[in-house]
Amino acid sequence: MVSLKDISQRCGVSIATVSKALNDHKDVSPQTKERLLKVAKEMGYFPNSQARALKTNRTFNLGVMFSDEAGRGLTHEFFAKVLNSFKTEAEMSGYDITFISKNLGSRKMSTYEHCRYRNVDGIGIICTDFSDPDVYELINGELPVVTIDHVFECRSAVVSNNETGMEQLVEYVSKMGHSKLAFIQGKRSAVMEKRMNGFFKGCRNCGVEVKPEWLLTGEYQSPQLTYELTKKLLAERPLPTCIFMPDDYSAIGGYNAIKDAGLRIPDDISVVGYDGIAYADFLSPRLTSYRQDTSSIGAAAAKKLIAQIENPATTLTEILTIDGAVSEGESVARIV
Amino acid sequence: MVSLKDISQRCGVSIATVSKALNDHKDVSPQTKERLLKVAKEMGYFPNSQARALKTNRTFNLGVMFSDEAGRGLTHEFFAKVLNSFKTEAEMSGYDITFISKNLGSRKMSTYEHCRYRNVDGIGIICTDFSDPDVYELINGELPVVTIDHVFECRSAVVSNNETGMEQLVEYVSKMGHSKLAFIQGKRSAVMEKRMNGFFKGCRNCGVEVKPEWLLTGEYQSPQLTYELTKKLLAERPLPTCIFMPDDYSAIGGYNAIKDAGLRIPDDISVVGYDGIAYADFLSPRLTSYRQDTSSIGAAAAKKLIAQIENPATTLTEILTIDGAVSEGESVARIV
DNA sequence: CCGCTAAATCTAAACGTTTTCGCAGCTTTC
DNA sequence: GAAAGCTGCGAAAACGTTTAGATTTAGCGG
Repeated sequence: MVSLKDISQRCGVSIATVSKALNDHKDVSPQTKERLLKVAKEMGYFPNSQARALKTNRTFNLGVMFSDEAGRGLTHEFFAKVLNSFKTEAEMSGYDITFISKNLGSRKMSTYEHCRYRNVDGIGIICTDFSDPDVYELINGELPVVTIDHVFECRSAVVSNNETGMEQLVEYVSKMGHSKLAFIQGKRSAVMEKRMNGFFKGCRNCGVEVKPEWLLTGEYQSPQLTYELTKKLLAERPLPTCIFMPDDYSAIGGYNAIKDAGLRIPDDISVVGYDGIAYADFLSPRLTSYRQDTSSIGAAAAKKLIAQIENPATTLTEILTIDGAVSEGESVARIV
Repeated sequence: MVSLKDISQRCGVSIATVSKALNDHKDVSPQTKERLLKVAKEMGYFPNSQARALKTNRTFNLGVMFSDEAGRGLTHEFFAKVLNSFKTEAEMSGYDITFISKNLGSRKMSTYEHCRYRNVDGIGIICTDFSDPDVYELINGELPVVTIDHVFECRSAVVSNNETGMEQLVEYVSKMGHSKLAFIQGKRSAVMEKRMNGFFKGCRNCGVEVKPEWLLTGEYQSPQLTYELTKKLLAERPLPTCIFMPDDYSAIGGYNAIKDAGLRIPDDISVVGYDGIAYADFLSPRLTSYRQDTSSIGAAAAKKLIAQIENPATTLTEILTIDGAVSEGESVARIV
């Protein structure tokens, strides 16, 4: 490991001068600066991030809290995509990403303690149960925080337009001629409430009456449960003409239930999902869905987090809403 | 931030003694040790990982090289799962995971340089183009390395049993009565060659003749291309009785091609995939596939990497093969 | 040639640890 | 009762940086 000392000895200057040259300070002459830069490159110098962090209290490392309760976690496509764009954006700004979890080795520590231990400059809370006490500890701590798809008043957040998105989806379906809409919702959460509001709003806008018996509560990311609930819906009469699934992944369960009942999509019944996962396009028929702009969500979160870190003037409680768009497949029939 | 100094002052002992007490050294009396531990806990002390790393040259951080060429990357289910178990295992041993990429900010650095900069203790090469020069730099560097699903002679690797796995899958299909097998392969790579060998071996074992015109070369993770190739296969006569898809995700394209051709799975033609992704179980009919043991793969890789770091006696060139198993769905007909 | 300013460079402290070594004071041994 | 060994603790150096402040050097007007 070549250090500043090595360069300074080679060039006959002090360590301080080398440091300043490499950090582009003003009080070092252009000639020496150039010379030192050249030698540093020749010798393959890279700063030691730990030493630097020790001095400056900045690690250029962002933590990501990404819990894995449902067994999915990283394999959850929405969050994988968000994480991906979060990472890409962070790296462009010179930040690395480190996973922060509870329990590192035998050491029992909270997520917040873990952050302090690693000295991350900020943390993105990406996929998690927002009622986790660890989340509250972070929210109330002194570390810059950005949450995704959940809003705490005292902190910045980036959220998908769950309400207007669902509203738009309803409007689309309504425009296709549907007025008998069933909605299998996800589990109670901030996201779920937004989408439900959007659903009601959309229905009101379009003059569609909401039938309580067509409002079911299911679970996100559960094709199994969605299969069951869809079956239940199909057993009663009259039938809705379109079913809103909790999300695209769950919609697979819905598809299967409908096919098992001997019905055809969209001829006999229409289906929409929510998310915009890759599989949606390869289902047969292609699933109509609301495509969340995952890459903007992740990027915006990273950008906001970094702004909070680097610019003290940045507001710490901004809510950024990222719009998606209806993604038209072939699972919604046009009713005349 | 409470430091050793704070504790030492509070307790009237030297910093050295505190450090030794917390690290459970022998030359500090049980009484003082206990007292210091208690006070440290009270004050909410956590060691500063940077300072420690600076002294010890150990960060307890593992790098992960996880490139994102195909646009998928983290959303690639196989790799997401492997990464997940890699992370879990590493955390159990007290290691954190940091993504290592090229180009951090404006700084142009290779993956190897990035590792040196962050001083990771080792790196797992998980999802990547193994012909990348950056991979070679790592392989030839001094850092502990474990590769996944690719073998370099001079380094340890954890690989899925691509050869015997495919062999077993062929044997299963053959046992179901099939002898007319088509195989849409993935893109040329170490994995692809293993699977091809396994396919041939399985066919030989079962006395199945391989027809060259039923051997197509496609791409992994591409439902589109697989759709096209499947169509091509279906256009010729005679038809194979079973098609081996490059992987489960691509199999979706195959499913659609078959349905579009008006054929039924498995009545008219059987299909198998490879990977064992979650969706396979929700396709209709459920896809028969070879389920790779992703959680063991990731865990084994982390374990091996950590062993290399912590135990100098560990062999640096071990190849660990992780077996999977045939996952029986409903996409293969029994032929009598 | 003196003094002054500005530019360039250096010295040294500090960040929070770990670890070697030395030094007491005590116990054991012959 | 002296030598030797052990136990518990502290002083200090070191890891590789950054940075405030000191020091040197050069330039320049008078």
